Amino acid sequence: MKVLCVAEKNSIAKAVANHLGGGNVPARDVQGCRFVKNYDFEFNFPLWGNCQVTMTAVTGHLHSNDFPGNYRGWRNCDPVDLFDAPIEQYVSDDKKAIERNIERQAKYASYLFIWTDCDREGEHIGTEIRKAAWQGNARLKEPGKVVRARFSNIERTHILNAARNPVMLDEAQADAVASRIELDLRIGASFTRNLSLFAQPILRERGFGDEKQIVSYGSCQFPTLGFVVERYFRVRNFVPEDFWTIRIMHEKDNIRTNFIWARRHLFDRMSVVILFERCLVARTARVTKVQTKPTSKWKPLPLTTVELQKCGSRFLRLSSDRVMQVAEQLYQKGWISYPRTETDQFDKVMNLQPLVQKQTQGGPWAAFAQGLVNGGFSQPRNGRNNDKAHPPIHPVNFVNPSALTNEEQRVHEFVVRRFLACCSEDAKGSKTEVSIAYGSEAFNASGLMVLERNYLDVYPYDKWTSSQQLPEFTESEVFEPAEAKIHGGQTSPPSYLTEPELIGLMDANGIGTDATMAEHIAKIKERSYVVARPRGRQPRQEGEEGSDDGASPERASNSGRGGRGRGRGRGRGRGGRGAANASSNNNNNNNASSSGATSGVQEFIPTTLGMALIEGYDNMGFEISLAKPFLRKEMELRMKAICEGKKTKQEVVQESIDQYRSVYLQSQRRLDALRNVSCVCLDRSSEMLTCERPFGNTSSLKSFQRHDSLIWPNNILLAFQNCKINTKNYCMGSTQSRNHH
DNA sequence: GCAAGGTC
Repeated sequence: MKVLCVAEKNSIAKAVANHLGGGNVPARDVQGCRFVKNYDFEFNFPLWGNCQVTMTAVTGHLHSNDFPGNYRGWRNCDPVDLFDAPIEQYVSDDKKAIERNIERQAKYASYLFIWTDCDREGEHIGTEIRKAAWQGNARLKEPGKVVRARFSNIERTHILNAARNPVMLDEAQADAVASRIELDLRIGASFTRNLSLFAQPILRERGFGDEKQIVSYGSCQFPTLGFVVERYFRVRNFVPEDFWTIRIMHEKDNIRTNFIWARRHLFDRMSVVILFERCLVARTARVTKVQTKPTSKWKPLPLTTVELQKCGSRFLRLSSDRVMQVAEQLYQKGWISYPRTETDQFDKVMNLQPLVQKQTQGGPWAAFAQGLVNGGFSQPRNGRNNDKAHPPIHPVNFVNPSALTNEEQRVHEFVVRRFLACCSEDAKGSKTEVSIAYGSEAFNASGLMVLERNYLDVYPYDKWTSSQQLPEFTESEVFEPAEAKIHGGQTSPPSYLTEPELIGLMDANGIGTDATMAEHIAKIKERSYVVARPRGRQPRQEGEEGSDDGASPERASNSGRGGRGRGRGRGRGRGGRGAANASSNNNNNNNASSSGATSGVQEFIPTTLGMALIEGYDNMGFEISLAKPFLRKEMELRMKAICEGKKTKQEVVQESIDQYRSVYLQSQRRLDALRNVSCVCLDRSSEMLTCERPFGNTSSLKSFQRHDSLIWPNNILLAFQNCKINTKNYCMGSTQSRNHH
């Protein structure tokens, strides 16, 4: 009896073949494909007995989808026709050899055993493999002849178990993917052609963009752009707000201690003055609490793709798509595990110690790794995510860094250090808190002493350092503060969206997958919807705060580029996907100096084109807004409904197509109106643009009255006549500051 | 020349 096994990629085929074949199974080249090999061995399946097995693979999806030839020319049809045009499924030329290989190997097979990843896309790829096998051997169409393996890692026992317990392909999941493919194609192609053919010329007439510029719409790239634009307007429309705080300083044992007001700050000066006077009247402060307790800074979670990309931007100064390219190379060369994973848990049965052992051979982390081998090892923490297909990213072999390119070295070093950090103990410290009552008010001071650095020694990307020691205070001690004063400050705007923040937002809102998020970001750059620049230059706000001294100012007021000091360190522990906020790190402790190496991080500014696209669609008043992330979520919910058997593929596709076609037709009507729009472009040579009456419609200037001068990123001002910028939507600054209470 | 999803 012969069994044909087919995996989603060669690395899985190889690993499975070696497990089932009991050792090093030789690889046979397949003519015409570089990345696919065939592996022959014998295996005893419980149901089928001892079988001749051929194990091979595809390279992701086998099929492509496109419209027939007469619809391919952009001017051959009205783009609206693409909502119901036929769609052809075919195997592209570069995959023909893979298809032929499956047909040929299936010829004498009694069973087809599919080993694609256990996710929705994997289920669909399974049906593509099945089709190829059926072309080669129609007997495989008989019931029970096609099965698939359920597996979530490539540990030997797990794989053996999967081989002995095959299940059926999940047709519903495959259908969900089929509808995703169809909708993305129809909606993407129709809107992209519409924008490029009809909107772009209007822009070009007014001097924006060149003839060949594609203006694209995609269900992922548009919300990605939307995040950048939303933040841009939040920064632009930010109105600084005055606040006041009370600062207490006391000097004891020659140590100056600054106490922070328990109320942080208030936005009403009179109230602060009254409270301050009560303090002065009381004259003395009394120590109400002195507490020293152990604290720790948790080691990082096992590395996912999203986290790798965020850290790449933050610590390695590499853009997310570059990090992925480099990680892919490291994976290809066999130094690190598969780089596209959502999993932040190591399977309990996975033996990590040998992997640590390998890192003792060299590199600046060798001694640390040796320490782990000698008893310092600690089982990694478990995150909340498990894609059931891949383990967290980790080094699988030792490589001498000098054998790598510079970029490879940086990414590889990060992966190794992260892994070793995961296998270490948390950092331990001792935290002292002193509280005082002064008049009616409470004030706090705290000090940190780091006792055991542990994982921090191998993971320089986290910072946790001792603060100055507090002098000895005792409970009920009474003293007269050396200094008490009111300090005024102003809230400052948030910064433009950085790449790690954008990735966090995409992740939280389900925009793209671990493998594609970086591509979507790269795409909106390529399409000139946004520009990326190193963070640092901050828009000037009128009357930005001038701190009167350097002593521990409020975070909300001290930074030209942060302004969200207290929002940091919320941690990865978001309640599943769906939170609209990006988290920045996963530490349980945010009172010490936070990660500092952010100077090289990129931030994104929308171009005029990017803003016009988002604002244009946002302001058309449709029941669905193409730029908002929940549209993608809705598609996700519909796919889920297919998976659960609540809806059919046809229902979902029809429903969505009708919805999008309606939006398409409405926007087409608006586009016609756009041709008559007045549009003013001032001083294209300088970055500074004075907006006098550029919108043709003065009411649309409302939200900009505070800032008569706007800096436009690419010297262009474009305005849609009907494009109102809604202050309510974007002026978030003051609300945010008040959240500090 | 369009999308997003796999993978190399």
